[in-house]
Amino acid sequence: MKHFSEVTPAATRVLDVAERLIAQRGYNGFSYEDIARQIGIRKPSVHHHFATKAELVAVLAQRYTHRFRAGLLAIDGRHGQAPARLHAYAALFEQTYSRDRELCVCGMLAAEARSLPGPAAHEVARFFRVNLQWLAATFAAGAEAGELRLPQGAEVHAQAYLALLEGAMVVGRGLGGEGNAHAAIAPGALAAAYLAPLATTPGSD
Amino acid sequence: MKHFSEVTPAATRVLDVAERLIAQRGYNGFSYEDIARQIGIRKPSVHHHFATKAELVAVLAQRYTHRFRAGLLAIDGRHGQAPARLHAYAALFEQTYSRDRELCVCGMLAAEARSLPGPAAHEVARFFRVNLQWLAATFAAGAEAGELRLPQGAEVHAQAYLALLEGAMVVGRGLGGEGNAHAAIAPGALAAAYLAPLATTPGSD
DNA sequence: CGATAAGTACCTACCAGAAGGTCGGTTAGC
DNA sequence: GCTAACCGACCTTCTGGTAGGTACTTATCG
Repeated sequence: MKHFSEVTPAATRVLDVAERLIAQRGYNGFSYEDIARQIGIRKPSVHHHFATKAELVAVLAQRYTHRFRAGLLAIDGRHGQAPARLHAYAALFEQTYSRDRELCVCGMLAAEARSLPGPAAHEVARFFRVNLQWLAATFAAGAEAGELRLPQGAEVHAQAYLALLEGAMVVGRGLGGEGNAHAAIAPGALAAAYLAPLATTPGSD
Repeated sequence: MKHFSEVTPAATRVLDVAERLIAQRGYNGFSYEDIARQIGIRKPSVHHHFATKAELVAVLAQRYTHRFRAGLLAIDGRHGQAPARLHAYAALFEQTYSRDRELCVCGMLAAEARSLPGPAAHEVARFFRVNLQWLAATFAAGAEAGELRLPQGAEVHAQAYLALLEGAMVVGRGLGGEGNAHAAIAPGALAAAYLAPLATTPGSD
């Protein structure tokens, strides 16, 4: 399959627009016509860059995973302790969500996984495996360093933390109300609520 | 708008099938033709029961919320303590998910909220408000009774707990692998991981 | 230098199928 | 005779995708 790094500048613009459209409306909620309109070209030109929708989405998920992986490396470079890393991780999601309540692209695609072309679903699965692996390693390191006290195994906490963040975006969107009175969801705040009881030095973060 | 309780037996079958289809493929992932085929009737007959897709989904979300509310009442009747109630609540999601990895209907619809007809989106929002209200009350009661120790406000824990459960289903589906080696997600287990550190009598549940 | 080949980016015109929805009508039971 | 349940035929719009061609740039080679 095509790799996202082999993609020309014009094709990259297509990916950018498609990414936004998927985060907003999902795989079944946008068309090549939508992409064309937003870029200012005609539909067949989009097909010129990505022959099929299936290929487009697969490459997109691939690129998204790659960017996320780079984000994880950056976190490891900037923060030494597990709690700080996990907070920075949550900030990744908060950042996406705060941009007009956009959902995580792979979170959206995961929900639709049953109606996704095979290769795309496979890329989405890879995204989650990468994240869970990093989270499990980070939780485990935190426990070993005495920064965290884990009642369950690191894998379970990794799953729970990831689920909490993905779910926060979904629930937040579901609540819908535009800046109204009843509690707006902030993924970062929920992540903090998860981490607080696990801290060995309560109140230090 | 039509209320789900005013619905005839034949229309109820349409709702049942639509519910399954939405849980599997989402609002934009199924058609009236799909419903017709699964029931064994023709497409116009589906329109006879629900004039538009928008109305169908709105009524469906309404019915789903109603059933969930009944579930919450049943939990309150069967369990006295907050931790037990919260575990029973998680079992509600586990039950849906264990049936062929079906997603929570309103979770699915929430992800697609941006491409949902207005009334349907409104019903979905109601679902989340109902759940958050019950959860917040339950967490608060547990704290007051000394069964739970909450680092944050009850509302935050309610949001986090709901997000964790909705997200667990999404992540689980995203991972995709059919009963393979790498960790399968179990919503109930993740919920337990969330509750354990909040318990005042560690290890009692 | 100029011709040519190749690659990128885009276009109009078109197609077949699926989508949501409408219309007018039939059947069967109370 | 009313109502629920259902139907075939049809309409319009959108969908992903194809065919075949133009314009521009860059690289190559005699």
